[in-house]
Amino acid sequence: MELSKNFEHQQAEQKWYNHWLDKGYFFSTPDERPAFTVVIPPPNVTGILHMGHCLNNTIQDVLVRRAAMQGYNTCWVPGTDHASIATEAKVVQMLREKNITKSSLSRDEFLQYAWKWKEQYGGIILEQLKKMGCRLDWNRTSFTMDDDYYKSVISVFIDLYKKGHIYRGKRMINWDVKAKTALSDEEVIRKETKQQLYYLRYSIEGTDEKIIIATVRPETIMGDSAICVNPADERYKHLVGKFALVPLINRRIPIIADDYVTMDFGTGALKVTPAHDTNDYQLGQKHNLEIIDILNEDGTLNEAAQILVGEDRFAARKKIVQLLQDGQYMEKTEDYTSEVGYSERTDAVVEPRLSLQWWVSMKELSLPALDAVMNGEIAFIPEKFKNLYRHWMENVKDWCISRQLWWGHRIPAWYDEKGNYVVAATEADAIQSYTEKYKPSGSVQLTQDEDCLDTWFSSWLWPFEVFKGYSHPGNADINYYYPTATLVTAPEIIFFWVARMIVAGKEYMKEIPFKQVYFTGIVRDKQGRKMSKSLGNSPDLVQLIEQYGADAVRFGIMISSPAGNDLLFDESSLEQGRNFTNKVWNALKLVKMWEARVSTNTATDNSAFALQWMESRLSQVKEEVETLMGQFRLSEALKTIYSLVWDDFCSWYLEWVKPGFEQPIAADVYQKTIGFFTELLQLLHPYMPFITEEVYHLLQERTDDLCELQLTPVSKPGMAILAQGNLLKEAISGLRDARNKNQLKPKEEIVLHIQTAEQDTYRTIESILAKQVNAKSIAYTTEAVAAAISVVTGKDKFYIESERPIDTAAQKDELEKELVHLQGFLVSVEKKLGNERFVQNAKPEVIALERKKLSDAKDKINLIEGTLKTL
RNA sequence: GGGAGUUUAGCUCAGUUGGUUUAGAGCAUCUGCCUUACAAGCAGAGGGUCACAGGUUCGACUCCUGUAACUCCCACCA
Repeated sequence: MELSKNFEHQQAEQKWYNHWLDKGYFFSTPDERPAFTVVIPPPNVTGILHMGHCLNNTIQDVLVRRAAMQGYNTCWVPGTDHASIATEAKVVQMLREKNITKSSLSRDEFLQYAWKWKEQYGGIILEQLKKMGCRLDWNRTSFTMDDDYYKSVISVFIDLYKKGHIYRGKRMINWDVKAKTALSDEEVIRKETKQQLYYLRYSIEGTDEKIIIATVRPETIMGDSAICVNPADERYKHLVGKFALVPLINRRIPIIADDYVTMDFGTGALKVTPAHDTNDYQLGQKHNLEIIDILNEDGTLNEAAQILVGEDRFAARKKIVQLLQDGQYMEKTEDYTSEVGYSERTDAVVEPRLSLQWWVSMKELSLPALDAVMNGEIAFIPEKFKNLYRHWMENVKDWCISRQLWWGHRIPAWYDEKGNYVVAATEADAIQSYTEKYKPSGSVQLTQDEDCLDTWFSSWLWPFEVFKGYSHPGNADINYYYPTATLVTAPEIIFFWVARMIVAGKEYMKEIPFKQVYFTGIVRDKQGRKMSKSLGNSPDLVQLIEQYGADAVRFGIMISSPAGNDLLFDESSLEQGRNFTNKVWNALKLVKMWEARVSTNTATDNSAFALQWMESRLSQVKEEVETLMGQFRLSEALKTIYSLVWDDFCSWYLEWVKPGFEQPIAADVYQKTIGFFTELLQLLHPYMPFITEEVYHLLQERTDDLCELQLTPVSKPGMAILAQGNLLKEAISGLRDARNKNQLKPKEEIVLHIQTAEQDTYRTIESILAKQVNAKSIAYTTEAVAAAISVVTGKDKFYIESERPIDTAAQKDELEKELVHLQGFLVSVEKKLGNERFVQNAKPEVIALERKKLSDAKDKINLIEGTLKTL
């Protein structure tokens, strides 16, 4: 069969993914093997594959594929998150394009559109994961709004309510005026924003005096309930207890004193607006101030403002500034930069707003989850995130779980027209508990809460609810697959999601949800900016996969992703990946060329050495990879395998055993080469599944598949063979370098003289050495040889005899440089050994080592000096 | 303002409990090669006072203190 010039990834990817699916390798059911379970961090149902997913899912796939090769029953559960705000925004936008407004639709009509949209576009990201080669169990695809899942979310809400962990409360919340919904603190992004600081004069009642306050939000003065100064502030002491008048509307507000106010900021006097600022609200609570809410939910001013009613808050700001100037209330303005909160979803400036919301009180629930991480029951990789987690969990705040949205899990609270309510899953249940609780006389009419639950209130159940661990407790799947093995996720959602999953796992399964959390880095672009949709700096993954191949993309992202460190994404690493697939492909082509030339002979001594050496290197690397994998150093492990394949196998081993042109190859060499190649493919397979599977099948007729092949146990590498191999490699490199520097063309043959006391060391490798440096013969000697070119490695010296006269000037220069270097080194070692305190304190093996360095350096200096004399 | 992290070759990073030569790898660069698997390749080479300043030690990239720069998280300065 004729093999193509390069690896053609497109057809191989499709062929093998379908083959794996047909064979059912990815589908898992409980059996007697140990389970290795991973749940995917569910991407937004609106999502398309970006770099973060690519990194995250490649890592999971590497772990899962390796576990499968180690004999685990692996189960990697795919799925999507309903992402209430993001999806609802998408659907609203889609409707707007059809000239339909959300407000013109009933809730049910809107949800019909939303579900239709979800069916149509919601699966895109899952299809993209298939393109990447992910070993996901597609029989278990889950969605956070599946029937059972939905019921579990509602039931968890009711349960927490009954246990007293959920309450309804008026609180200052972050309000998104565009989406008209509450946001959690985590959904608010603070950005440095240039603003104006306005200094306003308030008259003091009954005097001619004025008090000047500074504010960035003059449009909220109509909501002022007080002016506050520091009690220690001499400037204002006489005013405390008096009243000021709000400009333009002349409302009478008290002047109060509180430590909260800093004397040296602004004027030291603060306007207190409890309805529109978190701190002012707390101050208001403390001093019993009136709460005057002057804003509508869309950010326009309402009747309570008295003036500028109906104007948007920012338009109102401009207009009121004019009015204040006209009325001589404006003292001055200053440029001022401060952090302003923006909605993560809509980018609207977040409005602090007093609102009635549902809350989970987290303090008590969090304790077992805090413990689980601190006592090591759950390991964080890298460990530095433990501190972050502890800090957060020890200061955990209550969780606002209601969202003013329709797409999501509707809050199971039912109200009568007076606002009395009960919590129940269905209307019938609600009527029953309402009747028990309130004993109404007539018929009961209840309406359900309009709001939905925060998306994270469903995703925190993910690790067990994908196995229906809550809806069908004790079922075979949950018993077998839970707790899961490793969660792979981005550090930015440690609080949103990771912490809460641990809380839910502890509360409902009485067990941790996962044994390890592996935090990936954040993917950044070449300029160091985080890759994000809004910056538009994330490349199109599907296009990259088409261009470079899935294996190359996986390689490129894995080679540059140390655990927990951010990674700068650069397309050149994908190129490196593609070049690597090509290298593997060409190694295959070489070995295939030998297929027809296998002889019945056995290996010569020299090939026998190559076989032993390769076997030892392979064992050594297998050991290393096992260690690195155990420490989650996936990037390091890949580098190690890469170098084993490229350098050791291709550059050294294959060249050593390669027969001459159209010469036969010994049967055992051929067979062992195929064996080595197969083991390399196995090591590489978790990272690059497609090409390895393809090459595995092309290498030999096979009835099984690589992805199911079990790893063979690691054997001890032969250290003596490895040392001899190093000697050989050093000699080859040194001699090639010498040839290069003396302008010997590759085709010019040489005669090689080896000056050594241990000829036997070279007997088993001499023909390899001769071939690699193009020597027509090798002679041994114990005496110096008169030759123009010589090379020193270790204790031995090599002389190159060439037919062509050699100019020795350059060589002489170089040797002299090396001599100076060596002599400098010698002095430093002698100094060290001459230091009494070193000899007294250092460990004996360290001293022995230094002595060896000393004698080695001396030997080498002698050899070089000898050479220099002959030149 | 509080906390965490980073700083090693032009770029991206290794460097495990301080002592395997005077610090490693990949990419990029340079030189020579279209050598019968691979120019997406082969054979070589050059390149770093380990951010800076002190300290501990016989010995520091590694441990301690301080400084600077960058990054992230948290926080109520209008």
